[in-house]
Amino acid sequence: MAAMIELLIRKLEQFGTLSSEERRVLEDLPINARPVEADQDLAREGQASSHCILLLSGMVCRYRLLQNGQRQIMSFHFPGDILDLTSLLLGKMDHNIGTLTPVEVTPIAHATLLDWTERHPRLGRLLWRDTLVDAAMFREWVVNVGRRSALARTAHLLCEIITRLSSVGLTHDHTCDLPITSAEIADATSLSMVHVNRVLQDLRTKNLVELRGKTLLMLDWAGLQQAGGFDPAYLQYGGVSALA
Amino acid sequence: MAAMIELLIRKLEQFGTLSSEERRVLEDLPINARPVEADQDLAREGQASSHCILLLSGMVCRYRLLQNGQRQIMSFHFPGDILDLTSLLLGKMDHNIGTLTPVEVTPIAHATLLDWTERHPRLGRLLWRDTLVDAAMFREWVVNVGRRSALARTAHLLCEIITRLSSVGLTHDHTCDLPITSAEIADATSLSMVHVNRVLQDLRTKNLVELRGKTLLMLDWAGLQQAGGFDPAYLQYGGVSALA
DNA sequence: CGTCGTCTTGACCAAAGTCAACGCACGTGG
DNA sequence: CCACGTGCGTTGACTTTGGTCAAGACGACG
Repeated sequence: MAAMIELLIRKLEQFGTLSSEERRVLEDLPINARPVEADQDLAREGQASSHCILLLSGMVCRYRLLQNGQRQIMSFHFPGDILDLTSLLLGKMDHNIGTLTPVEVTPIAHATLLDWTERHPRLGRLLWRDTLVDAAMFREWVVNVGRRSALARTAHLLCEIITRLSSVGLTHDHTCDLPITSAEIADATSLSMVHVNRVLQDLRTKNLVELRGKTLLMLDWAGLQQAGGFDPAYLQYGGVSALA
Repeated sequence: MAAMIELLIRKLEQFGTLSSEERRVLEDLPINARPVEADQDLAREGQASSHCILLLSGMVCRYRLLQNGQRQIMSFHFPGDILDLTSLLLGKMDHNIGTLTPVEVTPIAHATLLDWTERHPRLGRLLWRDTLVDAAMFREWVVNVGRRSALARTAHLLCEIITRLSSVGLTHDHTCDLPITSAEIADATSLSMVHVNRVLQDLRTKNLVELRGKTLLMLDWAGLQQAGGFDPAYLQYGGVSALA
């Protein structure tokens, strides 16, 4: 369990190191790991809530459903991410949070978080900063979905996922578990599933990446970045990359 | 000048009223109104900065330029908006901020803002909240650009603009100044200028809105909202609308 | 009165969507 | 152990939406 809080700490510390006091506050967070199956909603549009959700394991996405049944995924989330920090200060959820795989989560009471921000302003600022990085990702997605070709768009998405997974140690030499379907990639890239399929084949023939079954095989990182016009600056990792 | 700070105060107070102490802090903010012409950059991608920019008058947008010269506008901003609050906690800008009209701006030093958050945690939270609303707008734009038809997309954008302008008192009975070109609407909706033109004509023939020259004429608010699938909840105005 | 920027139009084109059928792999139950 | 069903990936034919190109109109402003 302590190892799971480490992920959050590591993420917050990408900005600046925590004092031992601040660190202790985080380490003292009570963890009530709760397992949830795949394809369940952890939060729904229109709901208000009294706690945030820390993702301990598994994969999750934010999405909205339109009137005509279309779905738009707005972000993916990995272990160590606090999923709905926006609920702390905004009234109702404007989107859903759904599990892509079986996950473990633990709630963090809003009261706890507000208390942190009050008593440890620097910690509060790191949380704020975390939401700003999220916002930067949304901006990048606007560009991605709005202005890039199907191929570039898909490549860019995969670059983002790989970079973020590698930052939490979830890649192993040019390979990572990526248990998502092409329908989900379609909903994230605003393409049709059929077209995603063709694009994926294209990326494969070009020897850039291969997504087979539930694992992603990176063949040519530089090439993939170029195909997607990917510049990781918006993720704010300060240039530190665990990738080759 | 004091009137201009009022806009910011009014915006922050949409969440909860400020104490007289907090109010005073804001009112004491020194204003150095600086005029800037249209089509200038107030901030550039890659830059770091030591202050944020408060928009006093005029219109501004955030945008990114892609390798192939395409532009994507990611948001519009109106008087009372703090333009680059993200620069307070994130290193380098990941996008540009450009003026659409002649504007007046005043800088607010990062030091001042950080001091506020330290000494008036509630005020800090309101600023944080403001950035969360921005993030909600970016999410909405992902949906808009990703999943809506050209017509719905344009209608939705106009709905957002109208709602936000009206919230700062910049609409006058079904009319508002909207000094933007169709090229700018194209860059915001990820359409081509030619197609925006056709869509605008369509909206006009359907008697929903008319954008002639630099003023926007609302003919059928309910119809426009429906055409755009617009639900203002994400703007967090708590249902308070100045619209008929 | 002319010029520049913006809007408008029409003809044509391309990217991606839709529909429908088929295959393949895995898991379940007889 | 095989038969079947279900969910996902794959393919091809055809359609649609919106993009591109190029020319011309319109309107504000010097």
